[in-house]
This record gives sequence, structure tokens and C-alpha cells, in this order.
Amino acid sequence: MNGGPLIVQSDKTLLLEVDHPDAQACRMAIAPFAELERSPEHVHTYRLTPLGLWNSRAAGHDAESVVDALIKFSRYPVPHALLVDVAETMDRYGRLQLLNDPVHGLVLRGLDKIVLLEVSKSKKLAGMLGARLDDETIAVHGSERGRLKQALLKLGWPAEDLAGYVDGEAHSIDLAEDGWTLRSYQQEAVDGFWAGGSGVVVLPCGAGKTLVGAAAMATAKATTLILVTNTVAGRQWKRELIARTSLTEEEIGEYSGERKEIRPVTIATYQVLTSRRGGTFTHLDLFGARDWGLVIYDEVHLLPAPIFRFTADLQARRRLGLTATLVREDGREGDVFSLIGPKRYDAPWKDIEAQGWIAPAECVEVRVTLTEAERMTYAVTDSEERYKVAATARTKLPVVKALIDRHPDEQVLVIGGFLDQLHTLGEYLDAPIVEGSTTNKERERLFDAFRSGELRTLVLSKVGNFSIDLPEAAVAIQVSGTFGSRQEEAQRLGRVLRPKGDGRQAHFYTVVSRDTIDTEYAAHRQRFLAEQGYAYTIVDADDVLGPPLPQVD
DNA sequence: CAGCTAGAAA
DNA sequence: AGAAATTCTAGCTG
Repeated sequence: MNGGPLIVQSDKTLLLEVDHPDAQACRMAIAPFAELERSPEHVHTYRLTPLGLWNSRAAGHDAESVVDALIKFSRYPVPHALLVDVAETMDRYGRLQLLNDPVHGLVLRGLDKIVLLEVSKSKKLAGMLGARLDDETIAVHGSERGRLKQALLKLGWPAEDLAGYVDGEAHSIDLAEDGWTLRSYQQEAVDGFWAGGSGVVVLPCGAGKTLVGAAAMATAKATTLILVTNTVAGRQWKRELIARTSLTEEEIGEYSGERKEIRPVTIATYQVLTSRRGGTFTHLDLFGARDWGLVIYDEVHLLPAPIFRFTADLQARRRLGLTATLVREDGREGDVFSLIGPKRYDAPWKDIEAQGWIAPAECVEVRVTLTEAERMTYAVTDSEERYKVAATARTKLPVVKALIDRHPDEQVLVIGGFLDQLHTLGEYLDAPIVEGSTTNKERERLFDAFRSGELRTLVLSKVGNFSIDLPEAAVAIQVSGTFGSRQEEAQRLGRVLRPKGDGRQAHFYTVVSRDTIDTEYAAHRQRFLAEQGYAYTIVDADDVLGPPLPQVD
């Protein structure tokens, strides 16, 4: 219509022309409700999904604002049927509400009687609903609050949960007042969460998600259960809470493989909760050990399946999910939506970078050419092993070294997915390795040495995908990854995004073998970051290695 | 009680 | 669609 950057197609894909002058504004406008699917050089593909639309609906956007954005940036007339579909899909959220009735307890109310009638006939809801109280109200078994929301989402009628929460056991928690305040986006995130009751806050790694958690605790002023991915991450939470809140060492317990403390604020690992013996979960008591007023899920994109089940029974407690990437590789975003809650806040990474709260980062994909012999091996390897062969090619070694040498004054993390490759690298670079078998004690020692500057280079296995706080790292070099995991890429970039004291830039290199599936996987991993506005420059390994040394024979 | 190892789970 | 890696428990040792 007006030469805009966006082509809206009736199959619900949106094509964004990247080089168009309005592309950036358009990206900002559609990001709240559309999911990026592909991001090659010139045209990015987004998709409209029901979940994306419902998340933006829950965040207070109405169908009109979505329709306006599509029409405003569209190059051609937007298919009418698609606009109708957007409006209808968004309108499905909240037509059913879960409420707390003073007489009947938990009830499902239909703002639309027909919808209520329709879902009440569904076999999927059998056993969850009780007596029909009137035209627009049906009693709900209190214990089924979570499972009912899951089922309704699957039926396409996600309920708005207004049934409220128990306060839990009160516990005095305040933010410490010595010379710092929450950043504006952190405050907005906490306000959004609290107003919504429960849900997910999406912020980049390094943007201070722990402080959002601390502020939520200071708002709830109640006993809190914090679930984290591993023990070291848990200790970082503890350290941060002691520094930034009125909580003392004695008030915070660690519930991990090593210790089983239950205190007013308890930090537990997902693994310990999901561990079982003889088919029964052994540590479930933790959920009932106290009258928790708030449950915080760190790295909610990694939440293991059993935790979803327990969470279904925790619907009367306030739940805060924290993550940098809401995308899950297992497609269970719907369960996060119905059981933890809708997305309550997110901010584009580039916005927070523009405010100076995370370091600007340059992303470079370095392509190496395999040697004749490596190409031969690759060619004769069957498909299952191929990725490993391509990703762990020895040709990458000197390239990694050259990249490190390009930043002589920076601390460097080398991150990969295959242990033997990492051991080779560790020897080659004379750098220590942190992997799964590294004891927590040793990890903390190495991380401390790195933080203090004593150690310049550290090699990390998949443990580096999880929250590790290493503020000094300014350069990360990725040598291999898992499949094409988008969240992994984001976590790894996140390792270098903590703002540097003097505003230095961060560098993220990904070293990839040319003409192999290594290249494809790398492209897949980069998708999420492309959505956040990070563009990769592709360079040849020879440009990194510099001119070849003269041959001496 | 710290440190190590094997074995299970997802 | 599959393989690798991680993290837990439990049992042993000095």
C-alpha cells in the first residue's frame, strides 16, 4: 500500500525486508506478538501464533493495536481474513475466567455462556469441573486449577486466572538501601509481574534478573522458594540476596545435592526435586515444607517436565518465572503459559543495551575450511556422527588461538559441546576446563580466579549454558553447540554481556566448519539473537589468522 | 566429613 | 530424530 517493509501473508507468516528504512521500527512493533522463524540476510520471516497473540493480549495489548501495526508497516493490502483471525484469536483469551467465589470457592465463569457450555462438554475436562451453579458459572475442584488451565489452553480457550493467591507465611524482606536503586526496566518488570499475579519476566542475561526476583520477594514479603538449574547458580542467588536485601545468611537455605537446608528463603535445584528412587519422587516434601508465599523459577525455559506437574498443584501460590529466552526447544511454551503464567514483561535486548545496562556486542561467525583429510573423514562418516566430526575439526584450534591473540587485554571464555574437543583446546591453549565432572568447589575456585583476573582464559562445557556470573569476560568463542539450540546461543552470548567498567564492547565469535552441517546448525542457533537485533558478520578464518607465514623448506 | 566412583534419569 | 553431557544418589575410603 505504502511501500512498507512488511509483507503480510494469509498463511500467517510475515516477511520483513531487513534493509528497508522502516525495518527497525517495524521489528519493534511486531516483536511483542510475532515469533521470528528465519533470519537470512535480506528477508526475515515471522509467524503469528495463538500463543504469541495471547501473550500480548495478557500484557494488555488489544487486537486493534496488533492490527494497526500490521497495516501500518504492510507493503500490500493485508488479507482481511487474517485480520479477522487475529482479532478472534486474541478475543479467545479471557472469555473464560477462573474466580474465587466467596461461597463456592474456585469457579469457572464464562463471559460467553456458549463458550462455557462448549468447554464443559469436553472430555478433556472430565473430573475437573463440579456442579453448574448458573448459566455462566461452574464450580471447579480446587486441586484442578492448574490442569484445567492447561486443558483450556489446548482447547483454544485460555482462561484468565483471577482466583487470587494465598499470602503464605509472612517474612520481612526489604531491598538494601545503600546507594543503589532498581533500574527502571527492573521496576517495570516487578510491577508487571505483581499486577498480573503470576507469570514470566523475560530479560537478557546480564540485565539483573536476580534483582527482579529480589524485588518481587521484597514486594511479597513472604517465605520464598527459588528453583535454580544448579548448585553454583543457587549460591550466586544467595550471595546476591545477602548483598541486595535485608536477608541474612541464616535466613537463606540451600537445598541441593550437597545440603538439605529449609529456611524462610530456600534455594533448591531442579535436579534434586526431580530425583526419584523406585519411581517415586523423594524430595517433594519441600513444596509443602513451608507455607511458601512466592515461588521463583530461574531459567524457566529449562524447567524439567516433572516440575510442570508439581507446579500444577501450586496454583494458589504466586509464581515468577525468569528467563532470557522464552523459546523452549521442546515446544512446551504452552505449559509455561498456563502453569507459570503469561509473559508479564520483556524488553528487547537492544533497548537495554542502548540504555547502557548490557554491553554492546559484536557477533562474528568465523568460517574455517577443513583440510583435505578432514573433508574426507566427514564425507565417509554417517549422518549421526557428522556433526561431531565437523564441529570438532582440529583446524579450528589455531583459529581459536588467533582470536584470543586478537584481544590480548581481554578475558576470554571458550565454550563448546564436546568434552574431548574441549580437553584438546585446554591443552593447546594452556587453559583450565570447567565441565560437568568439575566439583562445585573447583568451579568456584576457577570462577574466582577468573573474576580476579588471575586467569585469562577459561574453557567451558555445557555448564556454561547456565547462569554463571563472570562479569569480566568480554570475549566468548564458541567452537561447537548442541543441535541448533537457540536458547543455548543466547545463554552463551549472555556470558559476555555484563556491562564493562569502561563501556568496552563485547565480542562473540562462533567458529564454524564451512560446507558442513556445522554451518546449518550455527544458522539455526542464531535465530533468536537475530530477533533481538544481533546481526552476525561472517568472516573467513584466513582473515583472522593473518597472512600465511612464509614457508621454509 | 570430604572426596571419589558407579549408575540412573531425562 | 539422536547422542552427548550433566547432575543427582548412594556407597565406599581414609
